[in-house]
Amino acid sequence: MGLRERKKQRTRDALIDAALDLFLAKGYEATTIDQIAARVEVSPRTFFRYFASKEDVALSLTADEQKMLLAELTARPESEPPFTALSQAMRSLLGILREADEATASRYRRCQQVVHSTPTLLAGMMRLLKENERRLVAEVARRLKASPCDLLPQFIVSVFVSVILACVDEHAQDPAALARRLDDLLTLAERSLRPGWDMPVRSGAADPAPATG
Amino acid sequence: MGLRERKKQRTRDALIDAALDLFLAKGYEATTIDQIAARVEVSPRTFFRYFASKEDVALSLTADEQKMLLAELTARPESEPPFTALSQAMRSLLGILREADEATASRYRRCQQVVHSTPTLLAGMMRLLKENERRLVAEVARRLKASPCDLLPQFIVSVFVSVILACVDEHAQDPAALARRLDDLLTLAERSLRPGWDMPVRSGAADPAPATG
DNA sequence: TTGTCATCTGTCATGAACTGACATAAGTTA
DNA sequence: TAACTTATGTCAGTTCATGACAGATGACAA
Repeated sequence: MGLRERKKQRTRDALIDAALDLFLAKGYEATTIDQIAARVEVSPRTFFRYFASKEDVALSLTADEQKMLLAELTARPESEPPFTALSQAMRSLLGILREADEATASRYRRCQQVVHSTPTLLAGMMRLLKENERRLVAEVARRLKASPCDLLPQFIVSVFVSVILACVDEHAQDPAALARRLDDLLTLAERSLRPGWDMPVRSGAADPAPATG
Repeated sequence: MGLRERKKQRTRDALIDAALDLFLAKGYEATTIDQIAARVEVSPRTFFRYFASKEDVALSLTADEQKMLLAELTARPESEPPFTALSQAMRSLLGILREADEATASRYRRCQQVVHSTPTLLAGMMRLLKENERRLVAEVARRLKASPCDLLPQFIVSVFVSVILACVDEHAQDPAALARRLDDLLTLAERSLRPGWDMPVRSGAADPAPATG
């Protein structure tokens, strides 16, 4: 990797760090692009060559996390039921983040903190989640040998995403509390759902579910 | 109601209509506040006295819908299980929208169309949904005589929201298709969940759920 | 009807978030 | 070193959003 590439990566990281520091210190809205750029000693115009917007720099790590979640899902064994695979992928992701070096971990932690305390960024995060949802649905549909338009893959991923969103909720600043809350919610979900709910119904067999009773 | 109030209401409606028309014709991003204001023949400054932002005017009807959903939920009988109450509240809301006069119905339809075709607005809509979620959780917790911090009320509303979000997904431009998709998803949800999942576990009794087996 | 008051509206000025165009600086490669 | 590619800085311009102030307009009492 050449000097040019390394410099770019360093500038990018420096911009993220400067942005997160300022967002934490004075709030997201009160921080200007000029201030972020000044701290890294680049022109404001250069900032926009690295990030499309102020929101983009705040959510770049969140976007990374989403990519990693998708990667973890595709790495799960095919035999696993879809919802189990999603749950385990999420647990793997949390594990990876826990094992990262301190500089990286701190970056993720500050990002989490900033996003949770800024409505605009919360909305942006949900947009990212929704965008990734489409890819998760496609992967789940592939595993179920179903179409991505079917209701079942969509429903499975929706339930999963809703659990993730419930984790996000105000609590869980530190990773440990977040992991605990995630486990509690996933346990509750497994207790609440019928066994085999995330596998397709065999159309030939009689439906064992007694409907609403 | 005085002349002043009526004029204000008319200006507000005119701004919404003009905005939706322009958003549909040229896209949300390509439309400027100046153009919206010009069409209603008010100054751009006046626009901001009615709406806090460009996003605000696009999502004002969505915000109204959320308020109505909460109202419908509180109107449901106390005896209903929470998830049933939420489902019925949503069905009532769709019914109300179907019965509205043509001008109003068209407004909601165009709003839906614009929001679905604009990522920024989709994110904003999800922010509104999330804000309302807190109120829904509070109401469900009240019905369950539980704390709003308990996992169960949060989980019930999360599942409900996930169904709503799955409805939103790309399809369902016209209200009929939307209602059908909602019914399909609610049916799927009821089939997937154990009977009584949305009622608190009696702590004294033995747990009838055989866990993951 | 008239005068007073509250409120709505337009005009102006300002700042921050972007974006395109172009010249300059820096790195890469022959 | 020379030529080429790419990153950066400067500058000008657009749009969104907000504060300040003055003028217009509906509300209301006498």
